[in-house]
Amino acid sequence: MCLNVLPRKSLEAFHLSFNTWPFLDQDKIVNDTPPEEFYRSVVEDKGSTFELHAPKPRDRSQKNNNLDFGLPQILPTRTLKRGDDEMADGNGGVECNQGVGLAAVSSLATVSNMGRQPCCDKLGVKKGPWTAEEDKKLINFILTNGQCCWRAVPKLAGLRRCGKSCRLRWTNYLRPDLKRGLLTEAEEQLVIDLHARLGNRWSKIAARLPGRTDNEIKNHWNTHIKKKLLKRGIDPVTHEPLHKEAKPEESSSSPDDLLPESSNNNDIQENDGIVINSDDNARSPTENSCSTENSLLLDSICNDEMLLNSLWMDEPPLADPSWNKIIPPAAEDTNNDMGYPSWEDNYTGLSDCQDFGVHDFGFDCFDTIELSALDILEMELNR
DNA sequence: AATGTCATCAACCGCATCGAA
DNA sequence: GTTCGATGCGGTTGATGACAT
Repeated sequence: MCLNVLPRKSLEAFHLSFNTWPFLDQDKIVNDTPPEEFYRSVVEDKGSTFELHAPKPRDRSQKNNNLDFGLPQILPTRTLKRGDDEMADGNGGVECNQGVGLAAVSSLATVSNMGRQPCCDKLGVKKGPWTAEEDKKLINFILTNGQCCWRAVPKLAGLRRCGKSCRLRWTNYLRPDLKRGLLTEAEEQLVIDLHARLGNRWSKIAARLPGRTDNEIKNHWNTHIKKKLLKRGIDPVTHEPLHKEAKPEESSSSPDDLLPESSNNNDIQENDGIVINSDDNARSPTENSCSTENSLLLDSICNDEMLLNSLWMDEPPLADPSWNKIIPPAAEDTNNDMGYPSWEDNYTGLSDCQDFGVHDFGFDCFDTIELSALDILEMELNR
């Protein structure tokens, strides 16, 4: 592995985000080590492979434990259980080409040559949980070569996986900018509010929660938030009270009303109020006080018509000088106290040099202003 | 201790979308 | 304008651990 393959910015990103990878030896975190040296110590000295260490198994008894360990609390126990290193060559997965069905499909496709080709050659393609060894290979490959076309990744990285599976594994688990652990209460509330506006557009929602994936949010919604809302007497689909007659003061608003087609800023504010208030009505005083700040922060973004439109559409908002009031310089990034560039900066460097797909990092619809706004939002929520 | 049930979440599947030819 | 491959997205599945009986 050649160090100069990587631009300095990506080295810095690697250095900064190192502790988000669950399976690397935490003893190697040396904040004072320059990125190049650090990278060498972790990657190069291991003969172009990462030194992987199995994490502690996830402790399900600590369901609401959101302590920030640096180490994740949610670990893929099936993939990275202690001892998985020994079964490094894929004993843990299910072979896709087992059984008659797929073989038949595959041969059919070969013979008839009709219809779309499968996204990958099904023969010999492995399915099921990823092993530590596979993770190693994928990380190594992407850090060395960046993200080229996913279809080519498995072949080039020496993986018996389809490209789709590689992309998912990277974006949902291995990506270095991912946060670990359960969603905080603040994040949860943000998800609820965003869901009220965007519906099941998980990728859009995830884009507003840096470090969280759509899959993670979707799962959290289905397993936790839905139940919480139902307990509060709120329909998780419409975000309205389940028994409207019980809350006559609530004005009705369909989810469609929340669309930003309305160019009236006041309409949007009203809708925001409805969503948040209906939620708050069923919430305990403690929760209310906790969420008030969130709501204000969310409103400060969502009441801005341009920004809200950009939430709904895929277009980034145009720069508006008035936003400067709520958007201090990005240098205040809390993760940035070492003076390194933000991940976004790093990412820009990566994409410049290595043909990374922006979308795969979840920043596709971000521009600098939005990112700054989100940094602030996140800082406030974490406070 | 053994068995059944539930909760969780990583991974898969299939459709949608986009862009290049 | 059409076709086709690559990728993204959202719904669903299934393996696993925790908990209940």
